[in-house]
Amino acid sequence: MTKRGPGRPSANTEAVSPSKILSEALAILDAKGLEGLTMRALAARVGINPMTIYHHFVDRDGLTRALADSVYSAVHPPEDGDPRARVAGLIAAYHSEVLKHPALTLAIFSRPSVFPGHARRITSDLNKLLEEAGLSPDRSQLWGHILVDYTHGAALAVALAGEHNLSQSPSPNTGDSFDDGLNELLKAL
Amino acid sequence: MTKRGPGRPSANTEAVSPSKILSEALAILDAKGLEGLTMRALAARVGINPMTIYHHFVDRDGLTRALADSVYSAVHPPEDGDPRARVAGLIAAYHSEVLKHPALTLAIFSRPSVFPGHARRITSDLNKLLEEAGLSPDRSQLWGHILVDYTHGAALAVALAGEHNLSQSPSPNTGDSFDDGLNELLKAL
DNA sequence: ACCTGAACACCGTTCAAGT
DNA sequence: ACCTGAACACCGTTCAAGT
Repeated sequence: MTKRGPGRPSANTEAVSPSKILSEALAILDAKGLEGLTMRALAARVGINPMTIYHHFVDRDGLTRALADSVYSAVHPPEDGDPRARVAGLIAAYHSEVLKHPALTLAIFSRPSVFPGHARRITSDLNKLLEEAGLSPDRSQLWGHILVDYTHGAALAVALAGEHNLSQSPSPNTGDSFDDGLNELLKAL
Repeated sequence: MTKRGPGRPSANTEAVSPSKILSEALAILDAKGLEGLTMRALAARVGINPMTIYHHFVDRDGLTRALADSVYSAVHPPEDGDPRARVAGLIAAYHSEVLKHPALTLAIFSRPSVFPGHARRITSDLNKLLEEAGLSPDRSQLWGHILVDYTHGAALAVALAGEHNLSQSPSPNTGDSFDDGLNELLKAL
């Protein structure tokens, strides 16, 4: 833990890496929830001045957006398999990331400027797959909405249940239960 | 606009009514979104001292909880009709309230301590109706989750789209589109 | 270019005091 | 009982300065 002074880091001291900031931010989110992630707390954990963060991310929303990027950029449909299985795979991948970081889900859902990007991409991937599976464009859009909204609703329930682990919560649609519902929907499709 | 002084209101001056506070809070939420609703802004609008609010509601979450109560307590299944139609009616009633106050939806979804109460009641109403419609307890729970999560996901999309009216948003599942999806789900059920 | 410290304009909330 | 004013402990963020 070498103490940092003001000014540009000298040659041997390395600059603070944005990815370090992101991983620590995610750690805070996972451990303390949405409330725990403040610019000041994050800076303290990384061992830098709060204002240094602004050199790497425009503001708090920018940080959250970068967090969302790093987590959800991995969510893609499986390369092969029949279209229906690829739909299932895409949704499952999305839901699995969501389950790993419930507080991030909440952060994204709370901030309009953070949310749309990924949902849009995933929705459009989904629509393409549904058309490949033989649905009409209209029905692809309809079922795209159904599947994405179902996933988001389930994610929300998990995020809220996890945030202040209320054991009296109404058995949120988590884990296996989510998959059962997804299967049921794919059958109806 | 008679100015208020300190101390207990005299006989002719009426005490600040909690319902007045609630309706103004809802007005702020509808007009300025979640960010706009601060204790201080609310007090200014009602024309009272910020601290007066704490005499009527424990804290910000308590206020939000009361807001949720006042809006969602009206959501009940229709008295008669066949069970399937009553399911549709309950979901439609829920979704319609959500559409009226997107920012309230967001407020509830962001605060774990506010959310569960109503979702729990509505979910349990829904399960009862589904059993009446002839589903097994297991399948009632499964479809209860599907329907509630779908509704919440759609609500979220609307709330986020409305918050900063991004016209480039990916055509959220709103209005008629929601009903189409709901019908599709009820057919599959 | 990269980092810091002080300062600004806010928050929610506690507490003591007024009638 | 009901209301207020000042104060506390926070926020995110801007800005000027240091290397």
